[in-house]
Amino acid sequence: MRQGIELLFFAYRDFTAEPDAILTQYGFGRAHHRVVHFVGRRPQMTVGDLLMILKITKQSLNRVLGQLVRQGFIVQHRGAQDRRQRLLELTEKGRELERQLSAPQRARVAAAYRKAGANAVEGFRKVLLGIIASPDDRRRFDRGKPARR
Amino acid sequence: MRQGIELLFFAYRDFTAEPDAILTQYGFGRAHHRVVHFVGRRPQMTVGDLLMILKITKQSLNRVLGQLVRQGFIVQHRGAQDRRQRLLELTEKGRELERQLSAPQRARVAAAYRKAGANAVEGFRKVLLGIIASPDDRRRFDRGKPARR
DNA sequence: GAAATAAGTCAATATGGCTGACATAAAATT
DNA sequence: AATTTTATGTCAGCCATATTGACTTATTTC
Repeated sequence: MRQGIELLFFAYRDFTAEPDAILTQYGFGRAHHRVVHFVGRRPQMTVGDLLMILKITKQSLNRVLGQLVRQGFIVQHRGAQDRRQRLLELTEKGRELERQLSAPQRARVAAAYRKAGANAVEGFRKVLLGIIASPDDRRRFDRGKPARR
Repeated sequence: MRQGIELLFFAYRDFTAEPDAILTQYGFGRAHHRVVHFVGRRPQMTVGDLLMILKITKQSLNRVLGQLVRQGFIVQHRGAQDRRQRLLELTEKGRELERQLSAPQRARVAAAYRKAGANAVEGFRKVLLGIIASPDDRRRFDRGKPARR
C-alpha cells in the first residue's frame, strides 16, 4: 500500500520535471502548463469549466490566464448563447507551446506504456480512475469522450 | 496518450487533497507531509538522503524540517559512523501525524486496488515504475526492499 | 595539514495558492 | 419591468514553497 503511494509521488515528480524546465524559459510555471493543456484539449471551454477542472480559485486562475492571453497564447471570445461566458482557445503560438510542453510527457508515458505492455496499461488506467474522487471527473475518461462539464 | 497524462493529473490532485486539508489544521503544508512520510518509511535516514528523494534545495528542506523538529514531530541525532550526519526519526507524535495523514491516502488507494483487481494493480505498478526517470529511484521498489541511497 | 563533505543559516526573490471585498454585464426569475 | 443570480474580472494582502547565492561549522578523507 505504501509502495503505491510512493510510486505516485515519484512518478508525478518526474512526470512534471521536464515541462517545468521548459516553462522556466518562458517565465511561466506549472500552472500555465495546466491551463494550456486543458484549453488545448477542449477548445471553446469556459473559464468556469477550467475552474472546476483545476479546483483553484478564480483569482489564482486569472493571474495565469491573464498572462497567457496578454502574451498571445490564448484568445477569448464571448459565448454565442451566453454572452457572459468567455470561450477559451489556443492560438497557433499557444498550440506550439502546448506541443513543446507535452512532448517530453508524451515520450515518457509512451515509453512506460511500451515497456509495460497493453495489459499493464489497462490496469494503470483502472487504478488511477479508481483514485479519482468524483464520478464527473471519471466520466471524462469514458472512451475518449470527455464529460460535458 | 493524452488520457494517460490527464489521469495522472486528476489522480494526483485528488490523492493529495485530503492530507492537504489535515495539514492546514497544523499550519503545515504538503512539504511537511513528504518529510514525515519518508522519515517514517525509513527511520535513521540522513538529511542528504531526504534531499535526494525530494529533489529540493537544502534551504527549502531546512525550513520545513526545522519546524517539524522544533515542534517535536521529528528527532535528530548524530550518526554513529559519521558524526556529521543527522539521522532523522519520527517521535511518537510524528508517527501519529504520519498515520493521520496517510489514512485517507491508504483508504483511497486501497479502494482503487480493490475495485481494479490484482492484475490491474500489477499493471499500475509497472507503468508508474516506467515513468520514474532514475534507475536508482526505481530500485526503491525492488520487492519491498528500498535502495540504500 | 588541506580538501572535501554534511549540515545549517542568512538574505532576497518568485510562484502559486488562499481569503475577502467589490464591479460589471448578461441571464434568469419573479 | 424590476430583482436576483450567474460568469467573469479585479484589487489588496497573506502564506507556503520553491529558488539562487554566499557563507559557517564540524567532521571526515586524502
